[in-house]
Amino acid sequence: MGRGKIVIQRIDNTTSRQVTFSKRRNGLLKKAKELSILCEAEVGLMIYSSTGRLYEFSSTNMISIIERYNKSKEEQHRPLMNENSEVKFWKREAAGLRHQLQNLQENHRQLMGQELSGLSAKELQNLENQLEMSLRSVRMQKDQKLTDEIHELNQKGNLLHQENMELFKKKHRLHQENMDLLQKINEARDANETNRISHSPSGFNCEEDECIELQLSQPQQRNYATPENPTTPR
Amino acid sequence: MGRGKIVIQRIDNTTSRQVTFSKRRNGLLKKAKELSILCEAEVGLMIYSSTGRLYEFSSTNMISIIERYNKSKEEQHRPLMNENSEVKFWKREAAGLRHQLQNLQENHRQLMGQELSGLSAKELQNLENQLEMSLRSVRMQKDQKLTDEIHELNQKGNLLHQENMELFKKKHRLHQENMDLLQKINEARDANETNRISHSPSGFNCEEDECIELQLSQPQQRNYATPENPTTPR
DNA sequence: AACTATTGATAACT
DNA sequence: TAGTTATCAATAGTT
Repeated sequence: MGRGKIVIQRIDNTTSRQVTFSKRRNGLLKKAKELSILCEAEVGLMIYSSTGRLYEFSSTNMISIIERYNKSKEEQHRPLMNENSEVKFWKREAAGLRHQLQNLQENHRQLMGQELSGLSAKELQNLENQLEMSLRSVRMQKDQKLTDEIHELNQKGNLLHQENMELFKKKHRLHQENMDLLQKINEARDANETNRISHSPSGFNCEEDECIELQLSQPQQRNYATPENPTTPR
Repeated sequence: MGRGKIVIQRIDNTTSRQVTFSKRRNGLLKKAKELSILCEAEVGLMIYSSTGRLYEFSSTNMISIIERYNKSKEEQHRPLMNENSEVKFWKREAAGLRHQLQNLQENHRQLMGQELSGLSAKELQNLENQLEMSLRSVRMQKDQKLTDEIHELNQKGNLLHQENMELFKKKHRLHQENMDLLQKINEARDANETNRISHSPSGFNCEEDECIELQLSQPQQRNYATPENPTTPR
């Protein structure tokens, strides 16, 4: 029920998973409430987000619903050895989890290229295809990441360049002012004492400094524009 | 969402309340499941009908969800049953296994090329290297497997060929014997009745059969040796 | 139990 | 993050 159909499986994209969680959680809480009101049902709903936050609804009070639940289960378990039934339950739980874990570990090792000797040629082919797909995804993601980083660096570079340009202009202006000042001083001196020819006696010389600045920030326009993304977006 | 709008309040008519309960209960359970799958949420839902029947959904298992709930509420809710140390042990065991499982699942998804957005460029590079290594292993293993299979088939082929050769020789020998026999019979006949000329009256002719056998197994040496592996190992 | 007209939920987009 | 809208899914009333 949306712009498009979706398959019910984990949403990979983190952002859209969180958005969907927020929306559907509210929908579920609303419907739980409606059911309890419309049909006089006792409803308890607990939702833990993947980040561990709890959202809950209970038509009466959660604890009493949980107690009712425990009582129902207790009655169900009564035929079994009551004392050991919980131990049994958790043993089964642990065994199931261990089984899942082992399956996943085997799968994982195969994805790591280990323990392949038990596989048929066809299974190996499937594994190869999967790894190629993974590799494509990872490379695209990496390229995207690097492109983003380059883009960011370029932006910083542009900013620094502009700042340098500004500083260069200011220095240039100051230099000009100094030169003008020197010239005026010299003219004044020349006018007062025609016999003295010495030029710029008590160093107002800032040429050297200017040269360094020129090297640091060359005034011609440099192109810091971000290059087009070489990989098509996924 | 129906033929008409309804207000959310207790449905007075018993029948339609029960019908609505049945429909909406299923809808709610379905949506709870979808939320847990889509968003990796831990969801526990308990519904008691007005007649006291329990309907429930839990993404993992209700008891552990209830325990998580109790813990997060930090209320000392009455323990489910006698909380002895063995139960505690198995609970911890299950919790630890579930934790391991989740870690491995995350890792696994990355190896499958999913859920990559959280990784840095360096981590992506490591992942890429790992996948490349895996791919090399898998391809080598696959090539080995295919080579082995080809080798095995060749051996079988050679065996069959040899068997055919033997059969051919035997048939050939038998054919010769038949021909010799025929000749002797004819000679004997000729000696007894010189006026009769008819040749091989009651068909000892096995030429046709021999021809087929010749086509099936040509006697010249065929090369069934294993060809060199055409793809260089990666 | 089915059916279907409608409403409600929500996926994709802004 | 919040709001909008086109679409799909749930379901109210009916058969």
